[in-house]
Amino acid sequence: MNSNQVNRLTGGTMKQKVTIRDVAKYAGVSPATVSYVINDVKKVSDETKDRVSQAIKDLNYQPDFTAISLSKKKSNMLGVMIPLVGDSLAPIFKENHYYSELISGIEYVSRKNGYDFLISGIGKPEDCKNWVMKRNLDGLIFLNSFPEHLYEEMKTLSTPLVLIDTYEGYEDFYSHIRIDDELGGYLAAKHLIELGHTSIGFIAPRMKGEIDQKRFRGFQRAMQEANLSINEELIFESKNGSFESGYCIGTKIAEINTEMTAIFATADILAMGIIKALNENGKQVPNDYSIVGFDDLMISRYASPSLTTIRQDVVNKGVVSAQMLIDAIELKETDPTAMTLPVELVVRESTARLSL
Amino acid sequence: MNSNQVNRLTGGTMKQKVTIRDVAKYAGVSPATVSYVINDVKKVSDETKDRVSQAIKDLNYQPDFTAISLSKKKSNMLGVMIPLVGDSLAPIFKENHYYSELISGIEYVSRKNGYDFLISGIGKPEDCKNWVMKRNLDGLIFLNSFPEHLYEEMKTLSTPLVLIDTYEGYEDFYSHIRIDDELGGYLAAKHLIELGHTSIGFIAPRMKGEIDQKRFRGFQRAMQEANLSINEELIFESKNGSFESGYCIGTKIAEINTEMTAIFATADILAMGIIKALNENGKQVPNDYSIVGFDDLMISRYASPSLTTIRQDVVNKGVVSAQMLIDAIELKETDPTAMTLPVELVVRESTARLSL
DNA sequence: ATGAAAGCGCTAACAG
DNA sequence: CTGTTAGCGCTTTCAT
Repeated sequence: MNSNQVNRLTGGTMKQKVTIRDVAKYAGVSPATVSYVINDVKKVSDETKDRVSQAIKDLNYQPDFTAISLSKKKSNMLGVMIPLVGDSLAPIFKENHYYSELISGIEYVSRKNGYDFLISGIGKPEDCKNWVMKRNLDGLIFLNSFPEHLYEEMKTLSTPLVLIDTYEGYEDFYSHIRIDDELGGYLAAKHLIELGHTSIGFIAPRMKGEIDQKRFRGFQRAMQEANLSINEELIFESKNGSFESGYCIGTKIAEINTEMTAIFATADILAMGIIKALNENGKQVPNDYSIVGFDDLMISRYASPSLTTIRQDVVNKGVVSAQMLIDAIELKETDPTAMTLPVELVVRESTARLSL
Repeated sequence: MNSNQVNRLTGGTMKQKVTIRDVAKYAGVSPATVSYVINDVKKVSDETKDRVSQAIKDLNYQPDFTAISLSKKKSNMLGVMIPLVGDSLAPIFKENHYYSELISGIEYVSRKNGYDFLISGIGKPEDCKNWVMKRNLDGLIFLNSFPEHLYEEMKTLSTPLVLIDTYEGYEDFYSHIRIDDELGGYLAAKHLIELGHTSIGFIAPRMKGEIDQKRFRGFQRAMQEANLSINEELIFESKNGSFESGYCIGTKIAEINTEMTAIFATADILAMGIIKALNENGKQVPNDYSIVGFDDLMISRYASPSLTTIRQDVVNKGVVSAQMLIDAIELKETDPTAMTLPVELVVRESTARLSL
């Protein structure tokens, strides 16, 4: 027997890889014909097609993606780029669920469409480009914002790109997916206002960044609609979007003792940190302060008090991005498309009517 | 010019891929020689080696992994298998940080060693095998437990495997990584006992599973050492490891009103659910009940009260697993190795000395 | 409708 | 030491 040989390591039989040639031989046709059948090239008679299909089944033939990739210049692989913090993905992955949920959405769509995807933290922009070339990646998803240089660099590649959460002005070149940040800010403020609050704080990690800017604009709009003025002193910029920096802000808030009764923090973890600090300083949520977060992480549901927040569907974001990318690859949709995903207010325990 | 051509889509120039032949021509040698230099085959004179290296730099030559893969039968890609829930990874990814932290560890080691990795949720075991063959994967990491059939199926492949968190009896065939579950159970119970508790509950989602069994055994050991007897009525099996099922158990506990003053739950989210239910029933943690969890998720740090728990270093688990796999691939270490990672007690706010 | 043959980019005997 | 050459498994003209 030629197609089987003893494998000394396992002691069992190790099947030699079934190639297109084996199938061809088995079906009594040429490799080309088998290839035609597999790729639905419609110049094969039904009769031979059936015979080949049967052979494929009988032999459990699995086309080798590597060979296909080499020959077609298409790997059926997507790349997912995530910014490194230091030299690792760990800090950013540990901080919240965001990435794993996104990935699960990407995984789902990829699998359904016969694609695989690679994940890589990227340091230098050239690395990214080289990576795409080395692996023959068919498309790329960028999570988060990267140094501008990278976007420039990628222009020389003809690989489709989908950007997630980027407000860097490359809308005209690449497809992108965002959420309705302005609406989120608006809904948060409106909810607080409806509960009777008039003195509302706004906490964000990057007031200059476009994302927080949009959320702030929504916040403003709601305040204006209610004829409420915004007190500049109630706007805080946290060091970053972490629990710790929320904790800092919370401590500060507990100390300054303004008439503020409500807070909108543009990230759930931030809100959690604030609550923690408030609690430790003898302030109650929602009795002393009503707090709204942003994102709706799982943790927000589990916390005590559970967090009122602006929810975005992160898994869906992954789904949409992957689908958009695959469409671009397969339909050769060269026009970048934009998509804004909805947000919604989720009311839980961290907000309450202002008690007079 | 042959090596440059106008790209109509971008309007820019699109560099033709630089191949080994281009480098060879540029350096005035044969492709084979270039290959030798790249692969450190030590039969090239230093002089030509330098010339080739220079050519590689000048041309920014990036070896095509696809071609290498086809020719060497080695893809430099690892596969990470995660069980599907329903038809998606989402439920399992949303539930906790575990997977993303693990992945960040895997990513780190992979990148450092020039590997990429693919993630896939797997349904049928054959799919897994086919996937490995189609993509020429060099090695596989299995997260969590899969149907037994799969482990059998994989034996016919000669691909190295690393199992994480599996207690299914395939230790002799595959490398695996675990944590010291018994010690974890012991430390949890001991801590509670030292705080003066004698009536301690044990909550686990899968009392029959080996993991919870080990944790229970550690729990028993600590109790015995303290000459405490275990009350069968204080052992609860939760429906699963979710917040919700913890909530159910917590509600039950609040109702039955035993003399129990402390609880060890074998998962943090479970513990969080219990606490939530207890709170809603007017019970205080840690005043009425001291609670210890297991895992030390980020959420446990942020919760109020923050959770005393048994910590395992999940990122490190990913690091170790990937390193183990790559070692197996490169050193052709055929012997399966086992590794047990340490756990440690992290004392926070959910436990307190028993107040008489 | 089918097949022969020339690659895709790299590796690895084998020759020299 | 260096080069020639024959693949790896599949696709894809171009004949037939």
